[in-house]
Amino acid sequence: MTKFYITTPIYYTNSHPHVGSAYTTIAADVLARWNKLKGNDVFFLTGTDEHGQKIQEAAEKEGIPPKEFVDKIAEEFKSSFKKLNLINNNFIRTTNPFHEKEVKKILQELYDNGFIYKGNYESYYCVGCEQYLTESDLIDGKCSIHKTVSELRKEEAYLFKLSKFGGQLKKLIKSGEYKILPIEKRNEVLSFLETGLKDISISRLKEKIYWGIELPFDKNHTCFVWVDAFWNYITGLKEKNQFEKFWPADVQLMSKDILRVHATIWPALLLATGNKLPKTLLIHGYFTVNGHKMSKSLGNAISPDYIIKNYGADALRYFLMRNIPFGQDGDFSETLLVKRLNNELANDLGNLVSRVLTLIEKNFPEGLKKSDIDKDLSSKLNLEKINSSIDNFELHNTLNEIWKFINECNRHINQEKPWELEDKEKQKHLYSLIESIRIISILLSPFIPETSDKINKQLNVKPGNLSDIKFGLVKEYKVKKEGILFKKRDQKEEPPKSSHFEDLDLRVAKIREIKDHPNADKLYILKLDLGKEEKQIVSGLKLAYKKDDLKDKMIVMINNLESSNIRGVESHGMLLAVEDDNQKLSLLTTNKSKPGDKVYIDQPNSKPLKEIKFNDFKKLKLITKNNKIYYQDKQLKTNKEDISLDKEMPDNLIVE
RNA sequence: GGCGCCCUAGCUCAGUUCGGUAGAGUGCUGCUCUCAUGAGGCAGAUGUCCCGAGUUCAAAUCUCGGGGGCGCCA
Repeated sequence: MTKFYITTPIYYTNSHPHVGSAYTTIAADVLARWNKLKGNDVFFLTGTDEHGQKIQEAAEKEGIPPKEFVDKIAEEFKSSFKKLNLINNNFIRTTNPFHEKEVKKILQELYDNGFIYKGNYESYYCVGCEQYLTESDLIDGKCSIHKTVSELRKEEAYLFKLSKFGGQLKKLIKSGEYKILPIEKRNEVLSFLETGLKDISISRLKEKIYWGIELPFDKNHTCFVWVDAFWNYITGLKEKNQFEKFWPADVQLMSKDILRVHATIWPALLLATGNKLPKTLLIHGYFTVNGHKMSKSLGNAISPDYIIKNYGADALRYFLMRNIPFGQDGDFSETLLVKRLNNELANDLGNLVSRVLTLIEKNFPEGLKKSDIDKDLSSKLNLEKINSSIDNFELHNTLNEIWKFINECNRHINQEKPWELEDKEKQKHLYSLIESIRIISILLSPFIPETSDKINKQLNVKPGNLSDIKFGLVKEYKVKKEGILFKKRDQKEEPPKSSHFEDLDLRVAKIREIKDHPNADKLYILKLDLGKEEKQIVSGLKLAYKKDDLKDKMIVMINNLESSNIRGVESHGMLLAVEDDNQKLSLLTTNKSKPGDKVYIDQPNSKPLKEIKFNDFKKLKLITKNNKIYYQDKQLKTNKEDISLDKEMPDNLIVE
């Protein structure tokens, strides 16, 4: 019997479960269940990561001990996962005493073998925050909260000799012994390895971070994430006495933000301790909600419990697996979920089961005996494609292929019209159809297990596995229709889209050419140079600027504004300016930037809308302050400089 | 700046491994069945397969160049 060990990352318990963690875990569950169907011996591990500064602080804020805090959140994850019908064999928590003991053992071993040595931890430190900053806290070397230049500080720490393992890892990845999928992620890791690995700190002073595992060889230090968190993949097995049987992991599933450390530090730790490496790292994309990145500040994090309560676990599982091509970034939207639920689960699948069961109950109340199989129908099931797509982790294509067969069944009924046929023919077609449904139920069981159970129950058959996918297996059907599989929902209106700064595509542009508007006194027609393209816009600058003042000026424009026709002339965008009470006008300008450069606040907007409406832009309210421009206290800039006004203007004017 | 991935219907995506009449779902329009959940089925329309060049009898697919998007690194 082949073994199959699959893991998800362990989720950090400083915040509640959301659809993103559910997505990873559901995908792992589908793969685990599929392997079970194949007859493989499966171990599926998930869990929570519960140590560290952020949790220590979050607990302090609530005025409760960290353990109490993480107990609460870990319970939330467990209960949420239970509602998703996950078949995980263990749920590992890093505050579990067994885990802590194992981590200490491995730390000691690494230390004894010279892989851990005493050195210094060096990083940027913000005096305002009174703490070290991570890369994501830094913007241009400044603390994102205090806007102060942070200083490089050192403190005593223990380091792991990560630098020793770069070459070996490169070889293992190149040879395919250590797979990273999809391919572009593998390339990323390889090119990163090319730049060389540095030793990393694996401890912090206990006086600063007490919420962690104490180093066995130095009580003044606690273990910093790496060894503690990664080792869960091993302690999760060992705790159940399954290490010998299941290690190494066959698939480790994760989102792309934690790929790098998983492809460097983690395997290096394994090599240093003489363990085998996992076979495959499988990377999936980020998750957005209605096109926006999920974040606490936007308040758009979706709780899986909410979706399950309203639509059921299977609808969520189906939607996530069907709607998001694996590996790519995906979007979650309740509207799309309802669409798929109504069209595909209810109409295609639910209705198929319903109509076939009714036909059988009406025509064969005593039971439907085995008959010949209609080859026209059975030949439409493309098992090869279903298998290959799931083996390549293309779960959305797997469902697509299964649905093709579901639709073939529906078509078959229309074509053959069993209700009009003679008994023998009737029996043949209905038997072929019910066998098809039985097989569909097996194929779908990894994806929508509750529904699969319901179907089996109505068909009065036991849950099958892949070897039961043969037409003509059941000798007699005594079916019992019990209600419907999926209830349809009203199409909800998409919640009104609030405007987000990320929707904007702001660019630096150079004014190339200025002409008078033929039909307006106050308007110019401007030709703008955007580096790689040229655009024409209409702008009301005529009373404030002379043509010579504008020529070659570097200004800021909205590149994705919906095009409009202003007094008979097309305008593809709008330049940004402010006006005071006396109708004095000032343009937003730049000096060092180049035409086409992005203008932004925190980070360049990675996914602006294709087109933003003027009214939506107006809601954003960019305001002036000290002759610079701010959006919600964040300064507007390019990668070279801050955006400024070309004339002295008062504060708090709105840009338009 | 270096490297990598991507670009196919209004939208979401298959198809590219190994060249052979451009596909599915959704949306839209029309027709139709009555076993079924206001379900199902059929038909229709929308394409510069990002652009250009090359190889070839033949290119969405292979090669080269360019454009755009994104990611990682610096």
